[in-house]
Amino acid sequence: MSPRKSVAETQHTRQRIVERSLAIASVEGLEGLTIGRLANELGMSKAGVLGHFGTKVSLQLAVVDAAATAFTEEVPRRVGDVRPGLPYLRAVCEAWVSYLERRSLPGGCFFTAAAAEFDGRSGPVHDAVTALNALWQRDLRVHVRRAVTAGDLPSDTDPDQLVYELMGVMLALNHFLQLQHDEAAPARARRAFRRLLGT
Amino acid sequence: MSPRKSVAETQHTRQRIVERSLAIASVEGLEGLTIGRLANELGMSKAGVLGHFGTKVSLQLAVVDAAATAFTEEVPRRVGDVRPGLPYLRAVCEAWVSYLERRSLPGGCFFTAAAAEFDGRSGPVHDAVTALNALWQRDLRVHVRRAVTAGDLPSDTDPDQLVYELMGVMLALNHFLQLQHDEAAPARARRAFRRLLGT
DNA sequence: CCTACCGATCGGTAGG
DNA sequence: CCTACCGATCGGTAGG
Repeated sequence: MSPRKSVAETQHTRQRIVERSLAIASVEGLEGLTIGRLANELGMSKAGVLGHFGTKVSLQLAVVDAAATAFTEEVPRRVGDVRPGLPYLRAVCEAWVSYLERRSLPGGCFFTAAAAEFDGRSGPVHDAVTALNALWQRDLRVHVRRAVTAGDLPSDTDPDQLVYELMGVMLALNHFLQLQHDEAAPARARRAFRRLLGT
Repeated sequence: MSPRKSVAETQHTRQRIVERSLAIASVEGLEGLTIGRLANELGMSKAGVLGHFGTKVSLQLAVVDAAATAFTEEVPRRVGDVRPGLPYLRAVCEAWVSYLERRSLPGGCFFTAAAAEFDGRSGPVHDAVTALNALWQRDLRVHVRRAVTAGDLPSDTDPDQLVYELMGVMLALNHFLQLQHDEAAPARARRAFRRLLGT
């Protein structure tokens, strides 16, 4: 029998599970993630892993949550103190390119992969992924609007159209980097962003 | 014991299996496809299904092949007899938008989904998906070059850059349509293509 | 956090 | 194309 663990130790174990899950899921997908593999790689029993979450869906939701936190730390938070509107847009797009260049996760952008995996399914995981995707696009749209108001983007700019095109450049970067290992892709993404957001 | 089937009947059954597999895989992914589910939905035994392919990987490859054939029929073949270069590019981009608008597959573009699913894996399925993706981009690039040569696109056009941006618009259309059911997305895609390829 | 176990399902095979 | 079956693994539970 294992000795009783402190709350801190329990939370640390939980964090280890989630981190490993995130790395596995970025390659195999959230459905390809299995309790047995997780237990094996962490040197634990399946029951020990599952005890922290109850069900696989709860584990998946914890992984989505951790991915959102990591993404926030690695992209928007790295933008630094730049003004809202166009300066923010340019900085956050550059932060996105840099995030994928750094290869923080072996499978590239977790949310791009999760969006493709769950877009045809239903349930809490789909809903969580969709909600976070919406948040990200809302953030972009807010700053596009401010840029237009400030006169930094043409007054006839359609914010939804620009968000659509920015998203396209981002999705393409993940695609070219992950599927084709195209090392020229980051430069192409930067050039495309420059064309959309001015020099 | 079932009566002996003719070659034609055997091929018909095989085709039924592949078609159903394609519909399932476009939603659940090629890994989420299972022999048991397939057998159940087709009213066959698992052995009856698997007998046509031998292994699950062979079935997956047959599905990729069928998806490629269907894609060719539904996109490049619908372009009609338009001149190579810029006219072809405009027509094939419009055919792509129309293809996704028609919702031929419940999960959207099969290759976009398969690319995201297999970009971190290795093996014959990954290789097949990657090769078809490369073919598609090569086709686009060939016509971009011709358009430049013909003087229909600026002489300083970087073909790989334009292919990258065209791919971004395509990936974004699938993303907005599948994940967000955004019915305005096709119009945004058309507008983005127009901006990239002239009015 | 463990051992021991559950029914269901996985891909695949033998034999006809 | 079927029945019958294989070992492995799935998510999850009981009980401690």
